[in-house]
Amino acid sequence: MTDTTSRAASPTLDEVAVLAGVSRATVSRVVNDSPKVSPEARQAVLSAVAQLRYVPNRMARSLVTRRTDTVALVLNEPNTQVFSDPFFASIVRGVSATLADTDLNLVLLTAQDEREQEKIGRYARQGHVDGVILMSVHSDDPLPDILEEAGIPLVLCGRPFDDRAVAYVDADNRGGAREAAAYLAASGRRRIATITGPLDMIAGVDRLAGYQAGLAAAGQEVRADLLAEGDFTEVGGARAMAALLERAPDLDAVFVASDPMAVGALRALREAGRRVPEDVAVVGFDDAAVAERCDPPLTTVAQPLTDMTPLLTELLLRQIEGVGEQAESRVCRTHLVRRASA
Amino acid sequence: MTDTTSRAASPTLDEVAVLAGVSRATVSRVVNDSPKVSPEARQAVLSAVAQLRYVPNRMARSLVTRRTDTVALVLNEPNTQVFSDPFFASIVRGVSATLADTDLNLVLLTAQDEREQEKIGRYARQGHVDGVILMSVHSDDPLPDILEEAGIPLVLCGRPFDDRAVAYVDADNRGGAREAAAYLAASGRRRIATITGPLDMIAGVDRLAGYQAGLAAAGQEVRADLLAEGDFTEVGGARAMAALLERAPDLDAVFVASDPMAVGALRALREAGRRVPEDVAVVGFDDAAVAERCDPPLTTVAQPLTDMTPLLTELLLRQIEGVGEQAESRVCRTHLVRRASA
DNA sequence: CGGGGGCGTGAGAACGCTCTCACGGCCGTG
DNA sequence: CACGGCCGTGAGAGCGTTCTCACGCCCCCG
Repeated sequence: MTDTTSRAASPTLDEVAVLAGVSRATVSRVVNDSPKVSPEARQAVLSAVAQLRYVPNRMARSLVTRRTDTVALVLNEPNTQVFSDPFFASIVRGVSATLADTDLNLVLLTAQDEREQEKIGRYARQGHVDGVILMSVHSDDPLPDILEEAGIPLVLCGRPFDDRAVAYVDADNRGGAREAAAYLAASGRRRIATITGPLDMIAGVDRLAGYQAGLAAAGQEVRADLLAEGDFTEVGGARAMAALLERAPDLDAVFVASDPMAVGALRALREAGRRVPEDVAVVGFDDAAVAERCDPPLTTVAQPLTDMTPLLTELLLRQIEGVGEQAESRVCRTHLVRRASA
Repeated sequence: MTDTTSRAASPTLDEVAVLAGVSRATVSRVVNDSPKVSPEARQAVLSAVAQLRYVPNRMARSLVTRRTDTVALVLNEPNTQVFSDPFFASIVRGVSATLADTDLNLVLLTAQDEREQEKIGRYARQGHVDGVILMSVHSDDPLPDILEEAGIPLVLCGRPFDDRAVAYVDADNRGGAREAAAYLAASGRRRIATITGPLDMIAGVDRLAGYQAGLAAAGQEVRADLLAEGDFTEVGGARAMAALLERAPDLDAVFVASDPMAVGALRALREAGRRVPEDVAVVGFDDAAVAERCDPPLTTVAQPLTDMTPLLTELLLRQIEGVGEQAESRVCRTHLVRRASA
């Protein structure tokens, strides 16, 4: 009776075994509920487990099983503003919800700079996780290479820049943007500008390409002065809009590559005294919650997030289970949500 | 030469040892850079490590050291909207930056419901992390109890409801709110309303108490019809503001317990045709980035985030290192940032 | 020239778990 | 009544580290 407060010192499998009057192996079987245990033995073990508040040591278990039952969702984003982007929140929430039904744990890892990216690479290579979902991939990210080389199951959220054989899930950014541009052209707009995402991200590139394709299909010229690069943030969107207005005061529409940027653009337009949609029509991308409640409500290209997040985890799990499986990818359709801004 | 593509099968310590022509122990010493190794041996080991691309297996290491060199930051938030609150993003970023200089890894864990909270509790008890920083604690959260009982080092971001002996870091919510209310009273406002945070969170409770104290100190009555409960989101703030306007059309000021809510309140006021600050003065709380760029720019109570995040990690590290240390806590001063809204 | 004291090294026992294997006991069948 | 098979169980060998010891070696001092 020397210690009661100190030294929690988690009980081990054999302590449970001794208390239950069985062998370590039997306790292990009960804990991993193997069917090959007699009801009496199982009962004895269970009450011993309860009495000692036994929790299996994951490190010991992982050491032999080579599984951690943990997957990582990596937010690879230097721009801190973007961090509170509702798109991230939706993905995180969706993946987390999908995984909640399994016995897998989800951890979020964030990297603001290359040093932190390498730290994450190390973390993964050391065997902390069974697989990785990688978001917000920039063109110069080292992480995909590191993980691939280490043979860690990997799914990208957004298609990779090069045509590497890696699994990914993406929205049809090009198609969605094309539809948005075509829609603006069809509604009579003739000087359709665009605020792009960062062009070192594939979503930025693809949405720009879609915009250009949409204009071309409508027989409109793609003018360089109608293009401004944003960074997916509200502030960036406002700044780009202001630049656009100065450079091309005659624009009558703008396709903005994300909703947070579109909100910023809306603000810049208001400050410049332009009416939306009368003077300038605005179409966003994402269909974030904010699109519904901004002024005016935003016409926007909806990303099929409810399809994408289950797919993301499904593809990862399949890679973790199946050893020699082929990397499989999926592109999800978008659709235009018409509201008041265009 | 049977396999070259397949089976990465990470090399182990003894494979390195064999290649370097030394013992396992020596390799271990080099890897953990112990000083007691001859330069030649060290060199041999290092090149063997490089050649085999050896990475130590964390599970095996943790099994014996009982350390994981990982800490968790838990976002305990059922309300998905709040998830993209800039306050969270700031804390995450701050803690992450502080930890970047150490060899500790940071993982983010999110819980949307009780089931996920228990999953996180299990995760921690299984020995995945050396310590936990817990954010966004609601009054009925089971996690603090679970972690405390399991003896896992824990720091709360925000003081606990009961006076339990747990380390925490908090802003002086009460003092900040009192200053805000006093400021509004001093500038001649006579019907000062408030939009509170969720009252199952200590920040919500404390900011309300501060508001009441500020009014009382100014000799003003605390009217029940001037109080509306929000949920720290923009939408919630707008809704609460609308309710307030309906209930007490004569209000001439409002203290809003968070900046996102204040943005919503601003919108509701605009829609109701009230001018800010002429008709209604508005003061927020947080000094989030959005406070600077909303219309009009928001007078708000600044939280000392740059003090709080290093403190958070420091207190946790001290608990992880020092075995028998007393739980130590800190409250950081706020200050009022005057802009145009009040 | 002999003995003590570092210093670098290696052998081997943990750490807590899983998993293979072999072994008794019971059943059903020949 | 003997025998093969199955089922529940336990003994023991790992999994890849760290860490404690003990052991040579060389240097310095007496």
